[in-house]
Amino acid sequence: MPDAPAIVWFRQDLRLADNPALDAACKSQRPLILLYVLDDETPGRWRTGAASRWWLHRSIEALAETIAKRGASLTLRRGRADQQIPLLVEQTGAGAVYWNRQYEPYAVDRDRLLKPILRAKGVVVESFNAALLHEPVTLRTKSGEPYRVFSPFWRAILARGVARAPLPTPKALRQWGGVEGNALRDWNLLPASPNWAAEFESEWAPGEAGASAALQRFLSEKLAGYFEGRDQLGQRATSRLSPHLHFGEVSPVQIWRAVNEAGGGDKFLSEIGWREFSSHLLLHFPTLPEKNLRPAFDAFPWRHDPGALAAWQRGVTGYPVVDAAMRELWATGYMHNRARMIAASFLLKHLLIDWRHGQDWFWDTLVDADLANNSASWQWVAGSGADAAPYFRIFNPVTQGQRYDADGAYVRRWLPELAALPNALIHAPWEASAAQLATAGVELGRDYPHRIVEHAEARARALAAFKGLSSMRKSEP
DNA sequence: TTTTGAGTTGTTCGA
DNA sequence: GTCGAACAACTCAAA
Repeated sequence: MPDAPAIVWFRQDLRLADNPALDAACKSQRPLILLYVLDDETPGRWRTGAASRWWLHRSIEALAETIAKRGASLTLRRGRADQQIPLLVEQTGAGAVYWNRQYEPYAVDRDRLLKPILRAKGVVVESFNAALLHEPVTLRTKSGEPYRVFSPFWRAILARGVARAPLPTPKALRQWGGVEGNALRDWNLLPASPNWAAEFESEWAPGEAGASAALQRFLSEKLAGYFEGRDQLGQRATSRLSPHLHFGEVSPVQIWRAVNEAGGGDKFLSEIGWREFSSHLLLHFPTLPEKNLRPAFDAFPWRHDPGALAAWQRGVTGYPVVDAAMRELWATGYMHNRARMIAASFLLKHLLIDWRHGQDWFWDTLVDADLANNSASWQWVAGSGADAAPYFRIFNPVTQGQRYDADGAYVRRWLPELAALPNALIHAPWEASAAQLATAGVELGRDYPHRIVEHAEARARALAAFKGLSSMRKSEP
């Protein structure tokens, strides 16, 4: 039995069950050093955003607790991981380092450089796939290219199936001596004054136990009605597993297994597939968060309009379903999937503001902010990405509201100032008569803003801009 | 190599 | 009120 300890480097895999790196470390029979490194330098501008930092704090707290129950402790370090890991190896004489892979470009580059440095010191280094159903480099079209269209990508995964069964939770963890580390509270991940995350606390239960409970609740209460209910903004018909998945509190393999044991759910599993597809794209196209996947979009005439951007961010565009969505995001760190499409379409097509501004805002305000999902999805809505939405798909915020929030429950929850308007008017308050507005106690421009753009005009402007893009392409040599 | 069918989530207009 | 067509052209994946 080797005496030199094994370091388990936790990253976006904050769980004990189905954790291949932890499993390998336990099987190595070495005493363990369980480590998390807060690295705000390596990711550059993609360092963990504000809302995600709240989640991260709570998730680490939960992980440390479950580790403690098994007789070990979680060591916290801060700084560049490519310096902290070798430093810890030196300080402890560690003989092995295990981690689960990430697919963000900065992480891929860092890990690729770190591995040979550690191995040169005689350290055993192993990395594993814990975040995806299949390692994304192994999925290729028949001609050997990465997939750029979702459907064939997903068909390929379905044909292959998921062979791996989830790994069990280790019963006990044998800790190696004492290691110095930071105190979690000193990282200041939680907002202080003002505490804008107050509502997060009642909304979410970060950590492995919370993820497991959310999955069980979804399977027993919502999976059967997922197909019908998933687009209804006022219902909690979606899984809300995205932040748990981002932080690795539950794995897609566990979800795959659980859904199939519960009788299956193709539509829901294909959403797991989209997450998979986004990581595949980011791995193969590492500039996805910065550059248009379709270079033709480099010529798109995005508008510079800080006022309109701010109105969108604060949820004061004058379109109730858009504003409700943006306020849900601000209050809870989350936004319903359908609402994300409506709000994103509005920013890109009604306001003609660059998708990268939307991406930045979501990055900072979402608790499930994920570089692959965020950039792939924004580019998808913009039309600049893989398998992108056609240029003429411009959501009408009134029609969408009426279709997916027919009883106005979603708007009333997030825009209480409009609560007294009747259903027929709640998605278009500007159509209300003076008497109807007075009855509802609403004065437009005072209690709720006038529209910052008129739909038909904005739609025509967007169509013209996209048309210009295609004619520009034609005129290229 | 060439060909063929397909491609998450929509809206509007006119019959 | 309902329904089908138009809204472009391009690129992708596989036969």
